[in-house]
Amino acid sequence: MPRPGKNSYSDQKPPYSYISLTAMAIQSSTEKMLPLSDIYKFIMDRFPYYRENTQRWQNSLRHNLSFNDCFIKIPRRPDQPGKGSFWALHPDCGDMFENGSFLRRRKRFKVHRAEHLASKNHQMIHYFHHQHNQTKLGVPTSDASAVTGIGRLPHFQPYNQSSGFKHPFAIENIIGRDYKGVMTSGLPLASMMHHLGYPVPSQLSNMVSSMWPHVGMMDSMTSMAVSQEYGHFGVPMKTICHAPTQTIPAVPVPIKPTASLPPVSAIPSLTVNASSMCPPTVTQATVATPLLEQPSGNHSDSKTGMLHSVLIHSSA
DNA sequence: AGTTGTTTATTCAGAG
DNA sequence: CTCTGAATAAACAACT
Repeated sequence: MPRPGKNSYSDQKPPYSYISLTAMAIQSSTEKMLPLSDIYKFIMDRFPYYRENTQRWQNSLRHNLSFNDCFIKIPRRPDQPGKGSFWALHPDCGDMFENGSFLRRRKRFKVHRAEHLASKNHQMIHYFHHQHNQTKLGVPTSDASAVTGIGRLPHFQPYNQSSGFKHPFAIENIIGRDYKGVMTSGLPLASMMHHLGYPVPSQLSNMVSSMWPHVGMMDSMTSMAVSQEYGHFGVPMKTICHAPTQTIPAVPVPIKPTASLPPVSAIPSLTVNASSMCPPTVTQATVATPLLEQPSGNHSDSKTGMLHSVLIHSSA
C-alpha cells in the first residue's frame, strides 16, 4: 500500500497500466502528443519504479503503443528532425477505464476496420485541422457546436450521451457518479473531453488531479485551477489560463508540407482564447485514403498512412 | 549500433 | 470456467 504523505509509489509499482501511464504522459504535454523518448522520460521522472528494468517495461510500452488503437502515431514533419514519431491519444478512445481503476480498462478501445478507414480519417482531420485552424486563426468558437456535433461528421455523433459511449479517459469514469455534478452549462462532460487538450472547467481539473495524484493533473490545460505545486510535471507548466492567452506550439499542427518552417521555438507565439473550446471545423474530406488500397489487417500502417495523408491534405 | 515500431506468443489476473 | 485485458518476452524490420 502506498504510504500516505510520502512519495507513495517511490519504489513500488504504480497502480497504473502502461496504457494509463502513457496516456498520462501524452496528456501532460501541451501538444497532447509526445515522442516515445519523452513518454519514457515522463514515466521515469514520475515513477521511480520505472527507472529500473527499463528494457523490460519500455518494450511493453512500445508494444502497447502499437497494439492499442487508442494510441495514434503522428509522423514528424521533415522540419521536425528526430527519432520516431509523435504519439497521441485517439480522439475517440472512449472511456477505457473502470472507475478509479487504471490497472484494467473497461474495454479495449478498438477501431473497427470500416471505421478505421473512414472515421479515423475524418476524426484526424478534425483533430488536426481543428488544432491547425485554432492555432492559426486564434479564433474561439462556440462550445455548443463542439458538443452538438455541428460541423462534425456523423461519425462523431455516436459519442454523445445517447449512445452511452463516453469519452476519453473517462473523466466520467474517473470521477464516477460525480461527473453529473460538474456539468457546466449543460455541456456533457464527455463531449467536453472529446477533443483532448481543450480547456476544461476548473472543477474537473481538481477532480482529475485527485484521481491521478502522481500526475497532479492529467491535462496541463486543465491546470488553471490547480495550484502550481503541480508544476513537477516533466513538461512546461504553461497553462492556458495562467495568462489570457496560451502559446501553442506548432509542432503537432500540420501547416505546410514544406520544410521551410522554422523550428518550433522560432515560431512566433500563436494565441488562442483561453475560454474557448472550438469545435472541429470540417473543411473537406479531401483526405487521400491509401488505407483503402491496403491489404487488410495492418492496423499499424493504417495509423501511419492515414495520419500522414491527413496531415498533408489538411495543410493544403 | 541504437532506437523505434510491429507482430506474435505466452502467462497471469480480474470479471462475469 | 471462460473471456478479456494486461504484462512480458522475443523476433524482426525500419529508421536515424
